Amino acid sequence: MSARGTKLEKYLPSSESFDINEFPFYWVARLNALYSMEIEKTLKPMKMDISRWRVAMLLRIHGEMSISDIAEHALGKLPTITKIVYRMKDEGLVSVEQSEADGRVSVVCLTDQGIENVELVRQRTEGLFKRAFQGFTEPQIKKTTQLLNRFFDNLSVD
Amino acid sequence: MSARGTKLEKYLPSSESFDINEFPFYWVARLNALYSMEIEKTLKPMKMDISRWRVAMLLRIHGEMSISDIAEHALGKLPTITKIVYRMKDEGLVSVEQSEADGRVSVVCLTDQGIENVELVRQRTEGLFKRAFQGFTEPQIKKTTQLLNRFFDNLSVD
DNA sequence: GTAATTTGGTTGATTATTCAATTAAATGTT
DNA sequence: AACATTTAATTGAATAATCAACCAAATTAC
Repeated sequence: MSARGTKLEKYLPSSESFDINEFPFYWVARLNALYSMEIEKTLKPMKMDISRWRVAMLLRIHGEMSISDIAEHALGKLPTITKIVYRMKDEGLVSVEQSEADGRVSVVCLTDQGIENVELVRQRTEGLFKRAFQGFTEPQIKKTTQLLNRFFDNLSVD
Repeated sequence: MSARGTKLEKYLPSSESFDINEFPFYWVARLNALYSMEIEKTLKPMKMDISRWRVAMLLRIHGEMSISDIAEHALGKLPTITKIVYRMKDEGLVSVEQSEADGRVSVVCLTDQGIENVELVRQRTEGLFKRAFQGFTEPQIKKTTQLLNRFFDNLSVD
């Protein structure tokens, strides 16, 4: 086995020397879970959850999106996103309309109430984010997203 | 506002200069989702899913655990973990017994079949992990877990 | 121009997660 | 020792996510 292979062996769950505490994906999962739980604490009093919030944030940034655009960015299954969107529609947070250009696509857009809602969540979560970034320098944060991106790209190649 | 505050502003969703593509938690969520989807592809043919697998991996490492031990490590809600464990028990993957030392706790343990199953999954996911770590050096992986750990700690302080 | 295929989305049935309430054992208090 | 509190786990009801099957519009092939 190559020198590189030997060194990296402990990161393979099938290896004898595997150590879960050194395993990046264990921490990705844990961090994501903790982050989600903290966000939900903030969202709960306003009858929101993290699924809705992710959709709302994407719409705030991109203006209007099709259901599959949202599914792609939020990495969710199509039926899941469809149902979240229609839940949000029932709650008055988004509008859903058939596209003029392509009769198959549903164009989703935040309503005024939806925009208002996003701003409110943003304000209320600010403290949480400041806490999360405590002690980090700008290059360190950049480095983090860069490393995560590389893992993401590696897993993206089919 | 402080010099640090100004530099880090673009990482706050409430800020004008916020850029979601630079936002670490967006990538944590995306990477976790992509990773989960890829793992599930492998697990599906053997009637497993990522929840069961996480529990199985933890048990493989720790030997035996209480339900709340599992909940803590997997960062899941107690009722959720309880139900996953009993699902796995019905499938013959784990045993559940009342603790001798403390009558409240349920001690969960992999069965022989459960152990066999974990080994099989480990083999089948090996390629996926090799792909994920493609192009990474050992220090880079270490750096990744270290950075994720710091975010985790920041969010852990209640 | 018609048939076949692909793409985008929706729906119903199934499965999983979460909340709220409950039980039971252990610990603490007086 | 009796009572209150905390901890560990479980259950039923409600909510959400996923799979499979489906429909309809658009694109491609012939």
